[in-house]
Amino acid sequence: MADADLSPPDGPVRTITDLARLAGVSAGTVSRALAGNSLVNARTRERIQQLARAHGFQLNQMASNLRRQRTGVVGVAIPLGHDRRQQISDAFFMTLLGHLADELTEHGHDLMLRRVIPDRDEDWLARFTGSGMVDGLIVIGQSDQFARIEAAAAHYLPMVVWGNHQEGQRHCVVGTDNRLGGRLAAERLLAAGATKLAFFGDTAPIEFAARFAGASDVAAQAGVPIIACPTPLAVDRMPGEIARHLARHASRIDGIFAATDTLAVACLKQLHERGLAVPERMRLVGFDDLPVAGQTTPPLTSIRQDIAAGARGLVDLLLRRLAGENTESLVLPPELVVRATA
Amino acid sequence: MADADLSPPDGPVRTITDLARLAGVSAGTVSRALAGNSLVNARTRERIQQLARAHGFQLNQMASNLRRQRTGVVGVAIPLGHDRRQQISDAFFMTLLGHLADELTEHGHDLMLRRVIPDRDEDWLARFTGSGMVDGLIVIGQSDQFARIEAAAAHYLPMVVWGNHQEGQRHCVVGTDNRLGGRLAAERLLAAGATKLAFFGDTAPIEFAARFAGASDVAAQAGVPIIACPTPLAVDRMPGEIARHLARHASRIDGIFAATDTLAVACLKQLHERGLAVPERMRLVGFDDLPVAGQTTPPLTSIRQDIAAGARGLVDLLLRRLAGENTESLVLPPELVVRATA
DNA sequence: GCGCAAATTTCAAACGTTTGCATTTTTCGG
DNA sequence: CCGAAAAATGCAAACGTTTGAAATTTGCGC
Repeated sequence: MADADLSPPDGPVRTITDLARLAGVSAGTVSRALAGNSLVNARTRERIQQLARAHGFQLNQMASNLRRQRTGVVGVAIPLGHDRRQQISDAFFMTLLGHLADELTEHGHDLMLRRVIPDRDEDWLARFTGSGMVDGLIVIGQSDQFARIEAAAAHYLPMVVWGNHQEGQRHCVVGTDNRLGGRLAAERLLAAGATKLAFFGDTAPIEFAARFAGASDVAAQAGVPIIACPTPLAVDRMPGEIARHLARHASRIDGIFAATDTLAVACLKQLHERGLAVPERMRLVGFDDLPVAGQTTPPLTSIRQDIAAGARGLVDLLLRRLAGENTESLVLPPELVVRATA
Repeated sequence: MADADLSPPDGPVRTITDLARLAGVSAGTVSRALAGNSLVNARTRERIQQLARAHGFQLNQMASNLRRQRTGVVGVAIPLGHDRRQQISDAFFMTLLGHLADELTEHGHDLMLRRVIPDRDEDWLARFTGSGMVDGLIVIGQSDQFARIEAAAAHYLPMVVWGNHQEGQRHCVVGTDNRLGGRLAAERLLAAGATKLAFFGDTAPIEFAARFAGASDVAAQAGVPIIACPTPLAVDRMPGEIARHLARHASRIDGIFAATDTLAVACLKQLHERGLAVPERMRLVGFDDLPVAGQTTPPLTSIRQDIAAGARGLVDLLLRRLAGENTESLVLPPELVVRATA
């Protein structure tokens, strides 16, 4: 029986049964051997693993998954609200996605990415969670789906969402304290000498709304005005909209809080074109502290979100939920990074 | 039998068998009904679908996949060479990934993302293709895995790779004509008045090597010198390295071809800090034409890759390969986008 | 050698679908 | 109404693995 591997070279060994025949044992033993189960004799185990390597055997994951009722795959859903085209190419989301991939891989999970357009697809959440294809779900951004997510959270435990934390919400969320971030931004603008503020960004997503609210808190407290300038994040419409805002309001403001670094960079460009000196004539603070923030001229002052920590948090909480724990939300502290624009 | 749905509310209906019991038919019929198979009577079909909706029934994909021997999932592998941390956060790759997600979703496929570190994981390709988890594979970037990919292509057909096309290669690739792109860049630099060129970028990845080669062609033909300045793409080391290159070579060059817009943006910043006027004293051309290119000051002249077209090509070719066709590679034309830096 | 426990291995039943084939029901021309 | 063809449904065998329980082998003290 030691020379089983000297048998004539037969067809490709695809299934565990093929391998069993080759090794002269039963399928069950092979399965256990490959899993490193100590129930099977160390020598047989080694011999089988050897054989598997030699024949380039790959376990069929589908079958394994079906039987074990788990897949080792975590779903990552990116709901796209109205601003369809924007979000997925947004540097922030992409960086988060990259870190998520790292973090999940590290823990032996695969990542199944799905972009969903909630308007077109009523039950995108149920479809994903109920498919049996994923063990758990990470949702990147609440978009305008807060209610739906909240509803799903009642039945489906292994789900963690990146976004903003609301008082008393049911679903587990990881995200930056956007309101605090907004305060930090406004405080910095004031400290840099601004006396009349503007907020650039769409206030529909609750993250952005919270940032604006934080800035408004500070402005109210200091008795300075702050005006909201709704600006789309879609890359093609952004510059025009900013130009329009500046044309209307530039004379009435001397400090801008941009909801996003991407927005801030676009602002910087428009300000430059209008000949408004930054930071002398106009202070500017962004949000996210993307790599690009350090590379603009002048370098951008921004509110840093620790994306890597966010990804770690998402994965950590999800794994704990997969283990049955009912985790609390995680709110990360934002951090002011002072460069040259404010 | 019409009032089957008036039966007492029992446990959740998870399996097709539950649904069958509820509908008073066999599992087979339910399966066919849900698939819209015309073998089953239109009325029963409708009734079953109704029932499924009412109970929020979700087909178990794992079981379905196992039985049908296909998953509807396309794997996307991102091999990370030496420059680990860089690539996945690189705006170009991320944008491509976003478009891929779009395009695959459009065709009813899901996307399974996997970052692989070839050094640590010898047979990352076999593991992915042999797992039975994916119907086909898209590899983003050849990195330093050309040989391994080439080997896999011999056995595994449904695979398409983003990258550079080599004469006589076996695996199907989609990518920009990097050499031509390099030529366009160099030609533009010369047209803008440059007389001594430099190439900034790592020439190890074959895409970049081809860009450099294209530029060198033009330089040689025009009789102007071009020097290669190896620059890492890792965001933390990039600025320092650029500064070092400029300190050494700035006096000897008046035109820079950056392998990437990300690199070009960093160059722009360093040039500004050294007080070298762009484009008067130093012409600069980037590559990719990322959104950021239009937002720098001055706006960046760049070589445009049509990322969306690339994604469409990758998916289209993969689908055709899944259908059994043996497709040729697709080489996309780059396009010069003239802005203000050259 | 015997008996008993421990160590291995085999057996067979799942996991939830899909699908070829057999079987039942319906339809319809005569 | 009969019989045959057509339409609809049921049956049961896969898909390839895992795993509890049963069966077999091995080890060991006496």
